[in-house]
Amino acid sequence: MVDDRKLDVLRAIVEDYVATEEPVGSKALVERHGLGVSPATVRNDMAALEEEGYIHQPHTSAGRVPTDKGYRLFVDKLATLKPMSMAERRAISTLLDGAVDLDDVVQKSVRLLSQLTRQVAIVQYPSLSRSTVRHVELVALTPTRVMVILILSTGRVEQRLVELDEALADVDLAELRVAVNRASAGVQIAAAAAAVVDLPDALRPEQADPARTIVTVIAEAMSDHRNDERVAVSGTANLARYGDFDTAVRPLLEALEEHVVLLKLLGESGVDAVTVRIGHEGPYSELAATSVVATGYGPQELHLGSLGVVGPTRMDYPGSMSAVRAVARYVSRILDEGNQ
Amino acid sequence: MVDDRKLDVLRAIVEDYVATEEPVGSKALVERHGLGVSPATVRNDMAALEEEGYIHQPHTSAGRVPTDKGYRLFVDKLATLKPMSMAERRAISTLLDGAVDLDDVVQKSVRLLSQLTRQVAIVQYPSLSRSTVRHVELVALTPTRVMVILILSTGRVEQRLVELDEALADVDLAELRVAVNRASAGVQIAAAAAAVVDLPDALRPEQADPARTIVTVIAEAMSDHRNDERVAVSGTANLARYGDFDTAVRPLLEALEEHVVLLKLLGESGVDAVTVRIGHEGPYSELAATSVVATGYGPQELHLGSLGVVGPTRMDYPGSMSAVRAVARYVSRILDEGNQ
DNA sequence: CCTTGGCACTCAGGGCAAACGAGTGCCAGA
DNA sequence: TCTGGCACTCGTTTGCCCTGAGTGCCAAGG
Repeated sequence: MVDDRKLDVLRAIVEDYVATEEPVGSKALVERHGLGVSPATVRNDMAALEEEGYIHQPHTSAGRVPTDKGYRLFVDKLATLKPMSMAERRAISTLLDGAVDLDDVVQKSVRLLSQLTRQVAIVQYPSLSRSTVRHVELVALTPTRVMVILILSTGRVEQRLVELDEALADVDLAELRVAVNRASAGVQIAAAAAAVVDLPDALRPEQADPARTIVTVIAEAMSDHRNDERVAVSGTANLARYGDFDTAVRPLLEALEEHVVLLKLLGESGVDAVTVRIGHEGPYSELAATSVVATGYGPQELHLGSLGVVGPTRMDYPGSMSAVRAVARYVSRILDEGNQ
Repeated sequence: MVDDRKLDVLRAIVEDYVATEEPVGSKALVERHGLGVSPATVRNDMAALEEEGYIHQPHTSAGRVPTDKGYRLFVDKLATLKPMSMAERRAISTLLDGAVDLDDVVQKSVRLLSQLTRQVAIVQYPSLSRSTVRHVELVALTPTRVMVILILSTGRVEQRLVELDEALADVDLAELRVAVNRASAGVQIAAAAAAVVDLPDALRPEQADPARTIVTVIAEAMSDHRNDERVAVSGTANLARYGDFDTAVRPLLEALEEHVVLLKLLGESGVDAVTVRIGHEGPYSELAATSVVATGYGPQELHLGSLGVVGPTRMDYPGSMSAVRAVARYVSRILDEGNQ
């Protein structure tokens, strides 16, 4: 049913179509790939492949185009990841090693990924909720104004300004700082939020009230999941290469504005497992003409976020998959180092 | 030479062309606007306007289209800012008042601006270099690892990790913290960088070396102008409404990827003075088909950054100008409040 | 039973000419 | 100075034919 040569034919069709963007015919196929059989034979196979829904004919006198189902088979059975070239590897490592902070890592990664794949790249910021607390700093700007600074394991820094009803002495603030850090350092953020709220109970009453105000803000900042929705996007200009503006480019441009949509697109695939979603397989019917290649990243199999590329269903899957995997690995490594 | 009725004709041409996206003829003009004269008269005026370079005829049997020079005259002499509607004003204030931090303000503004104008909106992050230092915090994560946290007047927080060759005692770190803050609090960032570097000279030799490492990093962070290049972009999907893909959309999409280009586009117009750059007037020949409407923002006439919209030369200038001005004012007000 | 060469058939796209019509410029008269 | 009339221009649309790529089917050969 899916005999070897037919698979070869399908692979050839996909590769040619991706390269030329035009329906591919039997004759061109045997010429460009050394299939060792005649066009007529290929035609028979094509007829069978079409029967089974893997390819499709735009009109009678045209060549064949892979269907979503065809791409799926291609990706599952036929695609061998192309290894990154030495130059590409070097580019990745030198670029990302030069990143100075978390923002920098994300922005450089997304840029890099879009350049490697010549597609639209998306990188989710490391999710707050999975990270642990590295340090909490309390700074008295004035006696009744305290700045709370939260330093997380991913390198992310959150700050909040707290207005107190009554002044809190410096020594008391220092005491609170020590207590908060003892309770939360190294603890996962949600747990830390819970651990911190009860600390003021152990203090003298006149300290307790302002302290309560402060820890409430700390806990809020720790449970603020706003950051989970942040994503960086790059390579929009690559959309210009699309042929079909209305069905492909416009809906995608609109989707790129909606970060929530993007996150849903990226999905939650595991670290080191590259997921491919082809056309209609995705959750949005308007994006039936686009595919997503994504993966999770994070140190030691801990899923901190996702990254990937989106493009037309007619895209270079093997190349995209390996680029996505390579970038994800580097990002994971860097997050790990900053954390050691 | 530029008699009143001809100006009216020009205004009518611009308005119709903006609305319909098609060359406008004499007959349609007198119908849609109550000009009170016959098409033949309008034709005479059109001939004169064309002679003077304000409008242009794509081909003999077509209507007229404004030239860049025509738009310029329209903006300079004819455009009356349309006031924002009550609903729009309310939308702006409720949205922006709900912003929790600097990032939030910028992101909400850019989004808002693109929705109001249905164009691509650009907001520059408040430039670091013009802000003052609110507080510097030094946190010893381990005896040889210090986290430097810089809190600026705009609400921006910068952090740096410093690795020391030799340990620095907590008391010495505290002393350094006090000295650094005394030297830099309230001072403009560039001056603060200079003021801080010499502080270690006054310390005991065994403190001085690690302290020097630390202040070097502080000074670096203060003189790091990376942030001056940061911009937020929104509304790319509005490009989909453009007719002409190759001349208008593609170059603009490419420009949007290059933040440096965007900043140059926005320019440095004064706070409360809306600048309009039309087509070829801008610095990039590839963007000859796009116009920029921009202005500066910042509290009390202090230019902290720029924001604006970019779109086709055929755009709604009056609407864009008033939206840009309104958003800039709100942003200025909010930055002022956070700083009081 | 699979492969191959031959052959008739289909149909999108390109080239070409004619018809159309929106819009103009100009001119003579009010 | 404005207006109505009129001849003219030229891009666009329409219809047509033709070409050629590509197919499906069939009969013959391994």
